[in-house]
Amino acid sequence: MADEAVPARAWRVVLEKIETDLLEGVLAPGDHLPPERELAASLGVGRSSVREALRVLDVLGLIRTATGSGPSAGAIVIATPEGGMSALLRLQVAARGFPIDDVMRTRLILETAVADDLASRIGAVRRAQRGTDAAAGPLGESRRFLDAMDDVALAPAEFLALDAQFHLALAEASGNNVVAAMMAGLRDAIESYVLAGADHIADWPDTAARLRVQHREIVEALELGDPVMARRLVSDHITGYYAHAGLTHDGKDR
Amino acid sequence: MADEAVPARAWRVVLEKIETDLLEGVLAPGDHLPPERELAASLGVGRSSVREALRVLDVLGLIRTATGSGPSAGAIVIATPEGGMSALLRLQVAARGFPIDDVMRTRLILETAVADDLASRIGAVRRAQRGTDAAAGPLGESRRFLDAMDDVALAPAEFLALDAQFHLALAEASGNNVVAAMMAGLRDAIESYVLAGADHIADWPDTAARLRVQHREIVEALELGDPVMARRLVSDHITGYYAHAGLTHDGKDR
DNA sequence: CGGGATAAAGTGGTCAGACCACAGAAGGAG
DNA sequence: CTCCTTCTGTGGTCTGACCACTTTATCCCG
Repeated sequence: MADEAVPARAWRVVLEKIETDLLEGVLAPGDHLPPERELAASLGVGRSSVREALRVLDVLGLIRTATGSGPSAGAIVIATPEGGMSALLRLQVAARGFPIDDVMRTRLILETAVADDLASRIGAVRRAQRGTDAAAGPLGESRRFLDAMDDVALAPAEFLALDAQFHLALAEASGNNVVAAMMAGLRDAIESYVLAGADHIADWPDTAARLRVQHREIVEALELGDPVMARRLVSDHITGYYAHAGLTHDGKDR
Repeated sequence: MADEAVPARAWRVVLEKIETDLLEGVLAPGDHLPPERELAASLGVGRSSVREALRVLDVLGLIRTATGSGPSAGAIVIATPEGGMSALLRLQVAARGFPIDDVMRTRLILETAVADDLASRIGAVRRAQRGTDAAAGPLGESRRFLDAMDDVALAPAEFLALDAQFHLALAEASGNNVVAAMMAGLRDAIESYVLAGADHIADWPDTAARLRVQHREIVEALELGDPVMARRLVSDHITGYYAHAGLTHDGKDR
């Protein structure tokens, strides 16, 4: 491939340098990047070009920048993909590159896969060693969100925020960082739509009560190690809510 | 939320302005952004801050910039998420935020979901109206890649490139832009690992032959509208190859 | 000698201005 | 009318400057 037709944009040089350092282990999470001025001098580019590259890494969740002096200042390598995934999905939805329907369908795919995965893993553990404590298991954190959601005084927005955290906790419990980040991003991307959809629900207390029951059922199926049941419950839970909130475009076939 | 504790970074102002314009329909794919200098003046920020924001949008695949004059120059709103998704996943893998194993597991999730989806849809169509032409169906493009892969003279890298295009074509045929972009990004993120894994395969011709057969079987199951079979074949296809190429970390449980 | 106020240093954040490269548009020469 | 030259608008880059912020070093006073 003759990529070298383009005169190698300066900011891309910086980006590739940092990516190379990461791949080679020169840079690792927690490390400091050289100061911008030093980086610019060592690469033979202007500081503004360095800043453009760092800004990209910042938004993508690869580095965190802080002003001042000392160990906590400067650009530090982190690796928190949620922010970047969220920004990417949100902006692509805004720019109509991602139809809102596709976002919801993708969430359904990931969510059912997570349920399947969790149930299978828990089922395997249970078959090997019985009598494990459910609350101390991998779903402990998820249960805490469910307990918080039992408060009937919660406003829809608060309830839905906890709901998102519950589902995200399941993804994290499955141990797949990529899926967890994607689900967090998908949720952020359609947050405004979900909140708007909640306004269309007339019988909110009833709806919330139904969601609470469904959540408990899902966790129960997971604890029982029943992948088929867990997958079906999650699927019904999500599609049911979307339909109820009027978020599903019915006649909008492609 | 009291977000206003931070003095509102200038580049973020630009980013939010453009996101708002996108959401409100002021900007749509194909539109030109105002020139950088004009944007800077209208928002009361420096041009370098505008450029940082535009650089982010560029990498995220939201805009395309071109020098020169005329209708094709300037910053134009596009919405091609593949590039941004690829960059995000690739860099997060490099920064160890995404374990390579999670990337592969996620690919498996999406790929099986795509197969399930496609088979279900095709099955529904076949039951409604029989006698459709297979080659003209939604899998026509995928078949073309399979035909190209029948060339036994292909080098592993070429074969794998076509393989990636085949799988991507399936995702696109399923009509889910989000999943298609994610699969493209996942593939790009682990491209170097996949290529390295191909070197570990001693009996490449045999492996390639097996992959060809599996691909045909998958397409056949899709055309028959058999979701269960399609899902199983895809799953076996992917996990089998990863295991054969030595890409699976076996003892690396979390 | 100790402690608190003060100065210094290091770093990212931002702006302004300048210049270049490039691609199309405008205008003139034939 | 055509072709060539020039102009104009745009992104790409660099330089230098200044500000804001945080840590660290210094110094003065009790």
